Amino acid sequence: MAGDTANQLLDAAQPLVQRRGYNAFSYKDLAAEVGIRTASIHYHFPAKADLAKALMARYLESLRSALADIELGSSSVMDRLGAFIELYRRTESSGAICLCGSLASDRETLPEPVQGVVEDYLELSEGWVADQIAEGVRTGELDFPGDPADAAASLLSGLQGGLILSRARPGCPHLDTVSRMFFRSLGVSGSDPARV
Amino acid sequence: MAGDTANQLLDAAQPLVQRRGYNAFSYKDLAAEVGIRTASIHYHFPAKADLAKALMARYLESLRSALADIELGSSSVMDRLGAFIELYRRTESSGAICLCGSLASDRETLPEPVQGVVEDYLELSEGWVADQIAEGVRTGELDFPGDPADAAASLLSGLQGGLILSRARPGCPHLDTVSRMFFRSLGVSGSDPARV
DNA sequence: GACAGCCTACCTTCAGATAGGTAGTCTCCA
DNA sequence: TGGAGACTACCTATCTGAAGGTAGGCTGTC
Repeated sequence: MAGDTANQLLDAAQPLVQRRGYNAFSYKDLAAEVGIRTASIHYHFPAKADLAKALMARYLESLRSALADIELGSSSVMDRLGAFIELYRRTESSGAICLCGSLASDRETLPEPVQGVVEDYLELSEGWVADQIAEGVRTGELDFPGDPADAAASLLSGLQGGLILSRARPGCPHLDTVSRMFFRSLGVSGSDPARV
Repeated sequence: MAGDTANQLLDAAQPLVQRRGYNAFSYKDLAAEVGIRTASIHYHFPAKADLAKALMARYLESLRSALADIELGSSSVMDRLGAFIELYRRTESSGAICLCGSLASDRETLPEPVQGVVEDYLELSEGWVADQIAEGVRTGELDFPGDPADAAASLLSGLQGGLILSRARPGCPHLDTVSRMFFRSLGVSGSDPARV
């Protein structure tokens, strides 16, 4: 059953990083949660940096498959963008922030390869959103005269920051607002499709 | 000269927190930078949490005075909003993220009083921006049919997230884009006043 | 019997923190 | 006006605990 314990460790580590940060969780925490000794973790992840890298790689893969699912399941650009934002909303309601945001905060203490995967994640996200917007404009579904990449970068910033603000000020969900303002800027005023 | 060393310690600590995070800097780092022993730091800040609290309190005060300066120095709402965004741009160009963003990431490892000051900071920021927008709408300087608080929350999210994304992807300054999209949503298309 | 997967035992380093001491400065009253 | 006592701002020495990590041994399965 190779990889099972490793995955359990990643499952345990991810929320810890997303809630406390990379430097504030320890092998001891993981060991307690998974039910093995700290030394045994080193069998699966020789160094903590290896774990961070695997964690981020898995996170990137899960984004890829989530985007593929969205593309299969949604017919309109609006639906797809709404579904994308919904991914962040799920993170928000769990009281966490994005793994990327967390790791970006601790950037200078992270090994370079991990930073690279963080960049890949953000690049993929922004690119995908920009592509969606461009398609929406092309088909006439959206009315946005500017550069789709701008709107995408702005949305990603808002989502990442919104997660942080929501956590810092419990009871003030920012993603709702970010989402509403985003759709408005795309010429889709009124209700937010992801909320329906 | 009471408070001098204490201020030096805060001066040394702030960039460390903004670049590495709260849990990734130590009294040893501070001691080396200021030129005293780690034990002496405890004279000024008995516990690390006390230092964090003082740091955040000072940060909040500097925001207050920055806002006061902006109100004195700018006559139009557009100028004031531009100057506000410029505060974040300075942080961006120094390669750091907002102290609030950093501390919000490490939220669960911080003592409660520190979290309170973070909330105060964000509340002040959002409230001030919302007030500016409301005034701009009232005087006709801005054309924004929605709730000023929404636009303010969205801007703050974008600025906080933009700082994180700019750091995670060096060479992709996100605040420019966030700023441009923000002003566009206020009915002020075209150039960004803060950039001129 | 080879190997995966876990264990115990141990190491080094560093974290924040405390105790107690000292040099210099300030204050105040005989 | 000068000295006693208090105070400030640092020091050295030391503690406890936890961090990540290593070495080598046990056990069950193919």
